[in-house]
Amino acid sequence: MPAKKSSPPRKPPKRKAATSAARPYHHGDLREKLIAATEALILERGVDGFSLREVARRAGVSPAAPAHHFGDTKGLLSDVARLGFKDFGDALLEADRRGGNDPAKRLDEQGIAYVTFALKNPARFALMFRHDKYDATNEALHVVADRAFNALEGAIRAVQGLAPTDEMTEDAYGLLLATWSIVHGFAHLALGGELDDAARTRGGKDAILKSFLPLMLKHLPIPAPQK
Amino acid sequence: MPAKKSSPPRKPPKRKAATSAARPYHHGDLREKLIAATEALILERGVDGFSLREVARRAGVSPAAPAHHFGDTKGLLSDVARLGFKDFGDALLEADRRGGNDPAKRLDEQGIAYVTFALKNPARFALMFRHDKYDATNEALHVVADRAFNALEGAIRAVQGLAPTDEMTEDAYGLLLATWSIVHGFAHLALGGELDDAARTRGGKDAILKSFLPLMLKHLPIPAPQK
DNA sequence: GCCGCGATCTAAACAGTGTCAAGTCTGAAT
DNA sequence: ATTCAGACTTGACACTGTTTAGATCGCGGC
Repeated sequence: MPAKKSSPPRKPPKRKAATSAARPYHHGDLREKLIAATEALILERGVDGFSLREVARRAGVSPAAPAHHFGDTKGLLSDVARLGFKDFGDALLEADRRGGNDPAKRLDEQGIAYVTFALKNPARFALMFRHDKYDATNEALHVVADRAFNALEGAIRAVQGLAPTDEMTEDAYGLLLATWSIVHGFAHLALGGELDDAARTRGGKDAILKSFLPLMLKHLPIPAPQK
Repeated sequence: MPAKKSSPPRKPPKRKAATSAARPYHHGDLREKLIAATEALILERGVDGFSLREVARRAGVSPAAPAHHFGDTKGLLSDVARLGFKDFGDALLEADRRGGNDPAKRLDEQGIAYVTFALKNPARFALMFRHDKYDATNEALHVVADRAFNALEGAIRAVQGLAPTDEMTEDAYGLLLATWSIVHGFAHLALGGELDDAARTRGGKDAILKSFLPLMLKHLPIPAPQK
């Protein structure tokens, strides 16, 4: 038998996971800690710079510890992506609410919110659209992802004067695709650094959000609501 | 250290056709073979499924052999990306030519070509916009990438009635961003499988290119050329 | 002729990765 | 008090990219 820590555990009561000198075997909030470490890591090094072992290291546990909570790497990243989609959906719905009764404004606000979220949460956003990095069949993830998507579709329906039960017309679907594509593409170009040169010569550091984005959204025509 | 002279007297035809049973030490076209193997591999397994060792294996050489031709992994992928940008630029310029003297048609054709290239060359396209995967300071790569970008800018200038030397107006730049964003975003959504569900219910397998794309491009207004 | 010599490739090693099997520890219910 | 299931560690395996040292080839200069 390996000599148990012969030094008497001088911990009086270990009620809380208050870490004594030696780290406790169970520390109770490993799951949350791993998620937080993952978000910090992908922010630092990008989605591809992620490493399960590094995350375990930062959480102060062995490389195999995360497996018990998340199965494997994809399991962990799936959960992080799920949280991302949750916040993303919140942001879109909040923007939609800001639009009030004006369908065009609802759409515009959502477009701004879409890109803003991407630029403020670059690592999360990048992960969310990297399907190879997480489990595509994750049910809980699909729910929140659909919720975010439906926020956009709702605004498009309003713009086109369609009830939630009406079938999407071809024109409405085209507008939905155009809107989604333009904000998604802009976010990707910005995150990819594709607009950095232009931003440097045309206005300051936050020219992308303050100048380019509205300049661009002007070119996406929102037809007047037709009943 | 691997500083490679760009003009090695290469000798494609190996003098001895029938090599002995053992593979020859020099086989003369390793560079091309590695590039071909890389393109095949990322097509099979995606950009992240790429492995330098696997490529070397397929080319029948040791894991360290590619280093001599490309330095490291990023060097190899840079060259593959460069070839991708070359073909991409060709496709855009060819589309531009098809547009003839009609500026709006030039832009439309380029939009179609942009997305078509992405869907027909998914692995290359994905790599091309994954800056972390290759050397960003590669000069030859920048040249062909700029060439592709300038094709788009040229059409925008024509649409707006600007000479090649005129400075871009804010409006023109907004339109450029909108056009780039919409085709880029659409390509990403399609490649990410984000449109697959919709394609399944709305038309057949190639609904994305045949139906969705034109449906969407209709919503990007091309103002009449202004003098 | 042949001889060096640079270019090309191999072999072996190193540090890093994700995952698995087995074992150890812990807290709480029985 | 003993059991017991969950939480975690340890050690191993098969990978990865890159580096080092060495082997081999073929061309240009004597």
